[in-house]
Amino acid sequence: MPAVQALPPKSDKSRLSSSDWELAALDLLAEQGVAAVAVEPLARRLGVTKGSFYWHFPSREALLKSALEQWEKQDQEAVFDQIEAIVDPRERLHALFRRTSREIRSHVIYSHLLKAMDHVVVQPLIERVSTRRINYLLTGYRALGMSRRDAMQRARLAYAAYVGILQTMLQLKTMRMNHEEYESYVEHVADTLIPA
Amino acid sequence: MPAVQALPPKSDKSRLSSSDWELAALDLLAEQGVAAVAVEPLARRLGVTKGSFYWHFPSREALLKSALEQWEKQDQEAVFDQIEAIVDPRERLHALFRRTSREIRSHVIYSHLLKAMDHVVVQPLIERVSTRRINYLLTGYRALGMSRRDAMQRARLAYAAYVGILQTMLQLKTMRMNHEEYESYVEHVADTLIPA
DNA sequence: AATTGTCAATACGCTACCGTATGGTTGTAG
DNA sequence: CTACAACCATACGGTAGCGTATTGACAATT
Repeated sequence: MPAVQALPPKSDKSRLSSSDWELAALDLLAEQGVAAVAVEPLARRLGVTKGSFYWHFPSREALLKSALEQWEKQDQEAVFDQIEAIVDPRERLHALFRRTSREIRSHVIYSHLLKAMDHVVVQPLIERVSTRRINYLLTGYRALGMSRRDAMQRARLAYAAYVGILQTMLQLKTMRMNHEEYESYVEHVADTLIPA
Repeated sequence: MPAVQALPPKSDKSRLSSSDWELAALDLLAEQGVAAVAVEPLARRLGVTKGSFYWHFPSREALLKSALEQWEKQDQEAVFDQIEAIVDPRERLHALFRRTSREIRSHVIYSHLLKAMDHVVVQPLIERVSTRRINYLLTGYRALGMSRRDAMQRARLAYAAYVGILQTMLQLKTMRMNHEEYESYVEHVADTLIPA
């Protein structure tokens, strides 16, 4: 029985906005996954009752949807918009790998979302995000001169490796690495998955 | 010296054994994940009430544990015991990749387990299985003459790619492949992840 | 035929969550 | 100062699951 204790009372506003609920939802999501994003626990954590919640949102699903759209936007900006600038395709791929490997919180959330892919709200989101990312990899590999087929396979492989490392590293003792090891791993992946 | 008693896999029994519950649990698990393995739904599916269940098992967790041990044993036999025989390391790794890519049902279950890694019963199991598999990959790569460090990184990468493709291919439209494409993907992975 | 062991049904109490209905409080604009 | 909108509490009914207690059914054994 995990005693879910409230986080630091961030600000002392006496009233909440829907945005506050969304942020709290993302916090809980990052900590305990999609299933934990429930109305009453959230209300408890925020020090109010669900009477408040249902003023801001019609349902739990609506909250989830808003919160996830929030996340999607932030995530987009955090990684992809930043490396659009890099022109050399090899350098851009490498930057993508590196940069991705550092966006911890966003990927903790992504990892939880991957586990909840069967959920009606999560599924289309993950579908969007994945398609975008794979296509990004695909164009990257094509720009390196790979055939359409090879580029696609390689993009799939790279994306699978990314998803897999997320899922395992965050929870398996076997996969735990210290910072140095992790950096080294990322380099190994880059060397292996970016052709010469 | 006890007489050899053939254990009969009878089908249309009117009464259930604990093994029946375990099999049904694995079925449900394969279809809908760990959370769906619940006592009352299972009982419904088996055409009895939970009064029966609690005669065979003390709790839901106990059932899960037994069922998963069952799966672990079968899975072990299905893949690893079969390729122990192959001596050439490159050939063995390749066989591992191929063979693994065909054990559909077992990996559907594995995929669901990966999503429930936070569960007390699932976590140690996945820990065991993952360690075994990564070590298997590790020795494979070492046998190919890679350094300890490189072999470890490569093993991690291969395992992550495996986990990732499981998670995505089974649920993302973006990742859906037909049989031919899939075979081709597996070959691409083997070519990329098994050094020359 | 009676007894015992094995499996199953029923009924119950408990927890945790969703969503509704209704009325109360509080900040702020007029 | 008042009115109204924004926010929140309380109480309620409903679902779905876990686990317990008790009794029933039936087959095998004695």
